Amino acid sequence: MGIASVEGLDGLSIGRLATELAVSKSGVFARFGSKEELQLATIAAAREVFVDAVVRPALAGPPGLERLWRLCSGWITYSRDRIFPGGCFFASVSAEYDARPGRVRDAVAAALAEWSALLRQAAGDALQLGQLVPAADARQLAFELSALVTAANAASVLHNDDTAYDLATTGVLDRLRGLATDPAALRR
Amino acid sequence: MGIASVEGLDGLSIGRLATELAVSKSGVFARFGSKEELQLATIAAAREVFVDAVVRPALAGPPGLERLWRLCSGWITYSRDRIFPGGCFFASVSAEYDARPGRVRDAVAAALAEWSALLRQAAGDALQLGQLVPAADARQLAFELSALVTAANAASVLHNDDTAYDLATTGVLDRLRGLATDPAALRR
DNA sequence: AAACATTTAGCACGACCGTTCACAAAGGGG
DNA sequence: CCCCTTTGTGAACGGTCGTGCTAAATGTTT
Repeated sequence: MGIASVEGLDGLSIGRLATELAVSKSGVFARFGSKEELQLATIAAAREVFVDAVVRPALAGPPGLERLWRLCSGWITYSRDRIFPGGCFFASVSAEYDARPGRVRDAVAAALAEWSALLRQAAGDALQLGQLVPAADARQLAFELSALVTAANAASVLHNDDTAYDLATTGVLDRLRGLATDPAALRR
Repeated sequence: MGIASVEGLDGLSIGRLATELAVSKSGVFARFGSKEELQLATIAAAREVFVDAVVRPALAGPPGLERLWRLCSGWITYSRDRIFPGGCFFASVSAEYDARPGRVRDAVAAALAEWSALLRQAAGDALQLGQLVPAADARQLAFELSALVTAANAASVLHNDDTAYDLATTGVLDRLRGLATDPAALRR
């Protein structure tokens, strides 16, 4: 996962992985059966890491607005803490495989779709709970929040500039407070 | 540029390029001297294409709010029209190289920084011209606009879903109208 | 202890990579 | 017309890649 988040899922070669793990190349290969299978296993493992780092802590909070906020701030922390050395694993590999057909791309797209659905669900809950003004659009809100945190990850990794996380946090809070029926309920 | 936007700057191999151009491998190599030089030339060429497609049309309009809006809507058109087959060239290659040191990464980072500065400049002009409320923050606004259009590109390429462009357009207009002193002045 | 299944190592293969080198067309300036 | 720089070709190099094949090691079951 670490290698793939920096060099991409293509740069994650079986030979290099074997060297880094101090085992034989065939040993790594036999475990997975093919490079594609190794890539899929890497994606599945990264999904687990992401769920542990971002999703599970957010689900510990109550549904609705607070969970939505926790998802965003948890994601920012996950990116800033470099759980993966190359920043968000899925930001890296989705840009790498988004335009090539195949099972790898499908797996990445499915993981990203899960995340989008989770955000949209949280926004929808907040709406239904009356925590957001009725004019709010859950899909639109989820899209904008995801855009903000993803942009912060990209800017931070590319320019070594952590202030992007502050911009993203400001943006997220502006969006949420702008649509919340009780803006004061949101504290960082 | 087409190959790199789909397969990445690493996938842009000299041999493949030679085959696709029906020339010899050494012929391609001799033109550039090294693979890194080929990558840098590709980035420079893509920058030109981007300037022609997005920047120059926007600079044709008056500075300030209208130019800011033209930059955003022009970028969305540039992505949706698939000027590069893999979506925005710089979105692809910046994710590929953002975590690896070297001249390629530096060139990509410089190009992206140019774009950010351009957006920020346009926002700052709008502020100074009194087209935005004084409370507006040019840097914050530019960050959010760029985040929205970039997210639309990513979602569209990964999920073959063009509705992301509508979400981005809505978000951009919401941001601009929310801060404009004369919101009615903005028409799509 | 014997029989078995699983995991790992070692080696070889064909393919492609970036790079080098020697050499053949080709075109402009003396 | 000859020279010389440019531009392109073809073959070859060492290296890495993914992938088979064969054997040795390891561990589990009887």
